Amino acid sequence: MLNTSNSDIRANLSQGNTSRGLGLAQRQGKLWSNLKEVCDLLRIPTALSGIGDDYQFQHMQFKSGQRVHTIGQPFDMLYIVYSGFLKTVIIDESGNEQVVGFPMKGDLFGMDGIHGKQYSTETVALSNCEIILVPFKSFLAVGRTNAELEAAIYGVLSRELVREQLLIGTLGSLSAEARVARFLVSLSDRFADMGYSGKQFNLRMTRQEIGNYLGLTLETVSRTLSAFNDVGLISVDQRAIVLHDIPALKTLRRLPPSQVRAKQQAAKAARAEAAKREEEPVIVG
Amino acid sequence: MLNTSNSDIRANLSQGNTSRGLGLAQRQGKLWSNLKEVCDLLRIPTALSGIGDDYQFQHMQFKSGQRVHTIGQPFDMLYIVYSGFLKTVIIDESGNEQVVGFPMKGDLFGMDGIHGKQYSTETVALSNCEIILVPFKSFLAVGRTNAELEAAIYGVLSRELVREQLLIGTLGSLSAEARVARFLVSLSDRFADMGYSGKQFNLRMTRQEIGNYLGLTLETVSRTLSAFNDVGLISVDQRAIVLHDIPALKTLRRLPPSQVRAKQQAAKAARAEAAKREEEPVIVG
DNA sequence: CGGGAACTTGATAGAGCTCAAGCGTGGTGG
DNA sequence: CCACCACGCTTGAGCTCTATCAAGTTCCCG
Repeated sequence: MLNTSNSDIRANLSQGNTSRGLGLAQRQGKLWSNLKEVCDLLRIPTALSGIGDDYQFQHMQFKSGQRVHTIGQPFDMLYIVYSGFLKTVIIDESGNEQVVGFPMKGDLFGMDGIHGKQYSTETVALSNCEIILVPFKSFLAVGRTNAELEAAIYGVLSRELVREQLLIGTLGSLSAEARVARFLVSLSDRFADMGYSGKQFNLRMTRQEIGNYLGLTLETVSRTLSAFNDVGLISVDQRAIVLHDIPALKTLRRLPPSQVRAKQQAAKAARAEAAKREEEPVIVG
Repeated sequence: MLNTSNSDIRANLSQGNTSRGLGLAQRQGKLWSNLKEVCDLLRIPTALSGIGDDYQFQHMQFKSGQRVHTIGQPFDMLYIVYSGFLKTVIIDESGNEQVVGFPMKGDLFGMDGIHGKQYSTETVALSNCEIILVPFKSFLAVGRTNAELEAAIYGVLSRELVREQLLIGTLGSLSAEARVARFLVSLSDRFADMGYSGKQFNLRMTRQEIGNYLGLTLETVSRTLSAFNDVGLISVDQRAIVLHDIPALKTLRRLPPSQVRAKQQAAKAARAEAAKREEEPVIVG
């Protein structure tokens, strides 16, 4: 089923929140970032004037499974991912989760809390994480120090708005295969942005979480990944992914029927034919 | 099919962008709004200090079908709906539209353009509209005059983020019936906010546009509305809607099978039974 | 009054969900 | 260090919901 051996893939998958090979100080995480570091993380051009060390932002460690903020919790803080992977979910009146995003390095989250003075989402660490805490008051104060910087901050909010619109477009109009394909490409892009390989990486979330995010069941996600694997678009083994044809994944709308699928199709057609014939009066010689 | 006569419904549906009965000056629209009026529209508390007449925002008229901004157009302006109804769409690489919102009175739009310096969406008037133009520079300048006001402005962006998350939740996890039901309730809420009736109103968009927004086909929307009408949850006649049981619509997950549906179900089951019996060896007396 | 767009309704098919069973893997405790 | 267990993943079979295709009807606008 796999075109590449597991060990080959895994050996090259070192991005993400791992403590192997780091010194003690780094493993424990740094404690503070200044404004310039924060801007770099958020991909705000730091050529902007007047960025100094006036502001320091505290870091905080979260273990896998811990919640950074919960629904209904009073809002007073924004968060930036320094390292690690998380998921942001909303929960409806009957307790069902809906994943609305997978924050990772450089992503700002918690903005949903500004309106209404409390968070409407809940963000959970999928791996051990290091998060930069940005009190909303400081956030506002920083904007006031510099007009360009302020515009850039609005730009970060806007980026999130656009990201969500893209997801709406995906959920509203694409087939399961296209959704999964684009999800892989979007992960690829984000890993590439972070300086890791965009071609091979480990998924940080379960099939269940991917499916929830894409409006699909975990079985459909699993089947779709297997189908991509079978036609050589990707290699999958559990969480390990290799993308073999990113352009094709980008534009994929529906997978051409594979041989296995063709067989199933044929079998189905044959069955239907047989049923039809049974319904017709049979002339017995 | 309709529980209420058309004329009864229509007679009460006077909200929205209509020029009947208004004087000349109003029909042509006012030309400028000051900051206080803009804040009121955006539902920003105006108890805030220091809101004066320093800023004036120009109005602009759009006829039904006209575009307020288009995809790729350089960004330098935000827009607030003063009156009328619009739709905001994204367009994918193969030219398919996806409706991501229906801006109406008091809604801010165009924020997707901040990031990337050009609009990623296109907003089209569904009726004649009056739009307040807010140059992004002024928008920033207003925030700088007053800290509370600035927080409120971020709140408006955040509100939009939350609205989109809600839509993601709807698209990701609800049945067609639940999607349509919640869509009606959300329209109801917004009409009520605007001071109109939340119980009866006219849809301003086609079935096609509703379906596109909800990730459904126009036929499914039409059938679902008819089904709601049949069980007495609502009355529908073309664009005219009366909601008879808003709480039920709010929590609806799946419609209990109606008599017609039950008949179809029974017929189907019977057919399946018949097919089964045919497959079994028949003992002929 | 005519033409086109919007809407309704029906029949049918297929994509994806549900239910179910089995397997791999990583973590844990003896 | 090994064995076990729970969780995540895969795969299969059947069914359901919704899309698709196809007429008709109504309404609105010129």
